[in-house]
Amino acid sequence: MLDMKRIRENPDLIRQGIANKNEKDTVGDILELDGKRRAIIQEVDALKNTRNVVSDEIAKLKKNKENADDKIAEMKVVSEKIKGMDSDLREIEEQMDELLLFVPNMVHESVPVGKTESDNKHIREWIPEGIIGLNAESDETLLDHVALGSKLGILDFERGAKLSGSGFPLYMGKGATLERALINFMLDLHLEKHGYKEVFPPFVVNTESMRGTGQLPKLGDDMYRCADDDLYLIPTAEVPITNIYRGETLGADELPMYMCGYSSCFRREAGSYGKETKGFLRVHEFNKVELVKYSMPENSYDELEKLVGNAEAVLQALNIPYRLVLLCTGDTSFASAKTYDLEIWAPGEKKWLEVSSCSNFEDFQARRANIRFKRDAKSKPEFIHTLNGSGLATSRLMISLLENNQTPEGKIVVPKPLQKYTGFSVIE
RNA sequence: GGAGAGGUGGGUGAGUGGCUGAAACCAACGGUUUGCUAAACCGUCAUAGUGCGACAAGUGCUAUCGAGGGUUCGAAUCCCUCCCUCUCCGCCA
Repeated sequence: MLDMKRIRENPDLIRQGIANKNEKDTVGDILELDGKRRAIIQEVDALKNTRNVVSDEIAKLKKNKENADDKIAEMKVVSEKIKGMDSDLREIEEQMDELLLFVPNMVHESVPVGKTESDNKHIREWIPEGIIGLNAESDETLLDHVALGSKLGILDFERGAKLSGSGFPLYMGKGATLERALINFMLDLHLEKHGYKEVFPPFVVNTESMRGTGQLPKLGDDMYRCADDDLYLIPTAEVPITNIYRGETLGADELPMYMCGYSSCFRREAGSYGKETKGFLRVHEFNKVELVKYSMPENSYDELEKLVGNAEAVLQALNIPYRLVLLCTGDTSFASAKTYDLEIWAPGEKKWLEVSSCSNFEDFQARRANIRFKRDAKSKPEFIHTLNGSGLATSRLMISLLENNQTPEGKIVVPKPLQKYTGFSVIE
């Protein structure tokens, strides 16, 4: 949600920002409603003032046992008028909110302008030595994760589909253990090395929470909804974790706040069938360790860089080749002001796969969710900046992990840091 | 699922139709006092919208006592609907 004042004062900048994100421009309509709204407010406030003043006079007259019938009759009319105008006002405000909720966040000046992912900016890559499959373009003996998973009996996509439908992975045996190990490894890394506080959130949230982080109203179709209870399955732990302090005012000493939590993530992604549906590439349910930060406004971009570094640390520890990409305006999500994607190399797919998306939302989510802080006891509350990033999503990570760590015989070597979590070093 | 209780400012908690945006206390902040601390005393102490003003300082008005509607000249206070929290019972991991 953008500040109305900001739209009123810089309409052209906002228009440009909307265009850069390929979103619908409603600035004209918003400004018109804003004008109407303010005109009504001025008029109705004056009437309310009259009503309040005269009502006081009536009270005094009655106290002195004098007649107040004239004034009462007069105010009866005024009250009716107020009632009508208040209802007009409410209608206009609803229309405005409807439009404002669909205005995307403005991007940071460092974000490259562009339409599609081809305009994204490559920042850096990290490719460890001695990784097999890095030249996989020429290596036809490499197996992809689906083949590996089924050969080793650790992934069973067919039976997962039997249970729930396609896109609901089933891990078996050492595959299940490896998944659990990954989650624990990542959590421990962020808690012990990066200073995050652990959170274990609910996986189902209400509409207020979804609105707070910006999933609603725009992305409702992409989520699983429990209609009877008006609850949603979370698409990411970002939603519950960012909303923890919704509607609250924090002290400056509580910032920055680093929170880290595991959750299952549920995505309907209506309409995406047929694209990259193989194995783990695109699934309806996956596991993710999420990093969330609350920051002071002036520090949020430093915090973003650190956040990206925290996500990279996972990949480096696991020896997985990756590259870091800065998304262009057109590829940056609705609520984000700046987003980096981490993409890991999957030799079996011969593709770079997005495994983490790290964003600074500035005050966009904080405004929707009303999360503020006070610099000190006397100062006015300000909106915090919120950030989040995957740290990381295991399904995509698992693809790369399996494919990069396969031996010529088709075994999987478990990366060293995971072994204390798995209890085994090879899957065969 | 059944029965009951309750939702007031940062907290506790008064307040059943008219100077109540809201007592009191606590916390917080500023100050006086003090060798330091404590205590005591004085003061300040909500948020949002909107107007005037320089998108300042400041100042006026309006709204807000869970949410929405209703009654009334006037509602924290009366009526209706909804939401939430708590307690007890049942069921259940």
